[in-house]
Amino acid sequence: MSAGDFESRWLSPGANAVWTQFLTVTHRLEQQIDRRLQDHHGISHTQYEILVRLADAEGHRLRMSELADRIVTAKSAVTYQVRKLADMGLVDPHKCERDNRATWVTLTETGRERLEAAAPCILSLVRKVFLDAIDCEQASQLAELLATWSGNLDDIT
Amino acid sequence: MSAGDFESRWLSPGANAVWTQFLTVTHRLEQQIDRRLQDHHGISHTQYEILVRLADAEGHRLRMSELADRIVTAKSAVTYQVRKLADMGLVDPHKCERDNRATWVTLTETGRERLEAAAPCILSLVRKVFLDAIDCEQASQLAELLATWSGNLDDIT
DNA sequence: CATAGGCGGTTCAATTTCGAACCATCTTAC
DNA sequence: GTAAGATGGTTCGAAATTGAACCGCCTATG
Repeated sequence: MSAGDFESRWLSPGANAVWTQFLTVTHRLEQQIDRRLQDHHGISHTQYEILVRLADAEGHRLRMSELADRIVTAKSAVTYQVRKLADMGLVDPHKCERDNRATWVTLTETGRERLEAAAPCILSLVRKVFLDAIDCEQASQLAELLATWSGNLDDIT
Repeated sequence: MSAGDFESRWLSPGANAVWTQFLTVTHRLEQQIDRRLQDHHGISHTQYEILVRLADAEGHRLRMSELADRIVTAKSAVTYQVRKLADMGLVDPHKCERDNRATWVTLTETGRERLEAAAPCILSLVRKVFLDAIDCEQASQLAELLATWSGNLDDIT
């Protein structure tokens, strides 16, 4: 690494610091969420996210592919986790009548209760660490930033 | 969920959107990085991060625990990955003389070359998606935000 | 209709990760 | 000096994730 190629080959010290800390913070955040859920509620963050997405969805149900898209994981991982959640009775997978290939996953009453039990634990963490750090102005800036990042990711693929 | 407890039990729609998109964007970013490294350079993101941290460190070496702290994973995962990297010849683990329990991990010349080969691929992605989206002003704001989040995470633990 | 290709999901093997238990060494306090 | 506890790493088994191969259904095109 020679002196002048900060711009081309490597990141500037400042940019590098931001990027590194971004990675660190996101990992630590995930770690904390996972540990809290695992310790106090017996579900993983992935499982929790599935419950959340279902609760937010129209009719509290989603198809497998849609679920995979929303939580950003491989379809096979969704198959695996939905089976586990179904075994726990938190979720009810059933065939779609319109399309015999597809399966709907519906949040059960038990699932909703379990989610409501777990949510405060996570939301208080999210608030304390993530949200309380930003005022309304910053929040909208962050939202804009996230939208840009998301758009850039779309373009790249 | 009754009408008035947006503040207590659930997040406000805006806050929820920001948080959800934060999760989505970080996952997609990780996914892209991983796929690029895997496809074009035959290493995982974790392995890449290990190489980066070693390259940044004094004397291009770190101890196992320090490595685990910096990349934010379990120590056993570091043991596993360092062994793999050592098998590839990218890294050289050796006993510490001062403390017989400890092991230093040093970046080898081959490791440095491999890192330099892989870095542009990742850095251009990071720039295109993440860094080019923010100007200097926003960058320092983001840095500040990340520092706050990081501090909040410290407090919680 | 037929059939070719696309789509929704699952299965499977391989890889990675985690946490708990463990070993060895170092350090502190007596 | 030596016992007690802390610290640095590894091992082990369980769980999660991935991508590729696959199966069956759906749908367009002729």
